[in-house]
Amino acid sequence: MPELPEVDSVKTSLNELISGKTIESVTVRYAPMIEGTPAAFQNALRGKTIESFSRRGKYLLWHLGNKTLVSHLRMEGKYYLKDAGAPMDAHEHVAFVFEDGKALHYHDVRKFGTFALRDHAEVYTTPPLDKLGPEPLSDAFTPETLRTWLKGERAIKTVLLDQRTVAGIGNIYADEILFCAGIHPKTKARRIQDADKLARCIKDILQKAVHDGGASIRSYKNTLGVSGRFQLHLSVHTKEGEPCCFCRSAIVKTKVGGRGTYYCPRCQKH
DNA sequence: CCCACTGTTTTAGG
DNA sequence: GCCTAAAACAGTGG
Repeated sequence: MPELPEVDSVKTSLNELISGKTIESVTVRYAPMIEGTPAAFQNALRGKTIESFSRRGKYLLWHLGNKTLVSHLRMEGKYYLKDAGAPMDAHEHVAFVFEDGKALHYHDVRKFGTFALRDHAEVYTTPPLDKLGPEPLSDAFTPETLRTWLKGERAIKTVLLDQRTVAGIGNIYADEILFCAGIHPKTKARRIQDADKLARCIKDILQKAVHDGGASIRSYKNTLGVSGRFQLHLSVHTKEGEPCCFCRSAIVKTKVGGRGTYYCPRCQKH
């Protein structure tokens, strides 16, 4: 459940349920997910108290005083609140056990997720967060900052998926944003005229999705049993063959930058 | 069974 | 610099 609105929902749930807990121990069953050695990871986390969780782009940050744990859920990462001592399910690869008898299990069928521990002082100036573009829902993101990327021959969808342009847009929201803006996903970046409108659609779509708690498509429930509702408001993504809500044309599925891409052939022009 | 596809990111090669 | 394909991995659907 990786894009900005979904990670934001995870962050909110974890702040309500996990903040303030102290880590007693960490179990690592699949080491490649962890940057560095599991032993160093476990030793550094033991005894740390979780101040809060935050989000940067699609990354979830655990604030642990002088250390920050940077977690990326990639395609299918999820967190589940369990009791300490609960067995780890087949697809749970890391378990954080707390002193109060609870535990947080990281579940990831495809094992693509990553964990990296950083000194808090360096978390934003070292990989993976150092090259991220502005937060789309903050004042740091403006039509002017967007305009600096509206150059060259790249497809506009590719530009939106580039995390340096703006942080947090993934495949679902790129499609929805371009529908909102009336822009064909294959339009060359340098041909985009109305940066104001595109920037506004980025903010509008993401804001509404955050408000809805993200989208749950092809996955049952979000982390900690919280379900998103934004999938009910999708206009084009996963809607191949269905009539456009605006003009009734059949939604088309194509491929842009190797990613499945949905658009309305009538409402979205080059 | 085989192939394509899946909410990501990074890397290699042309 | 840009594009594609592939890689990490597992499950699903045609």
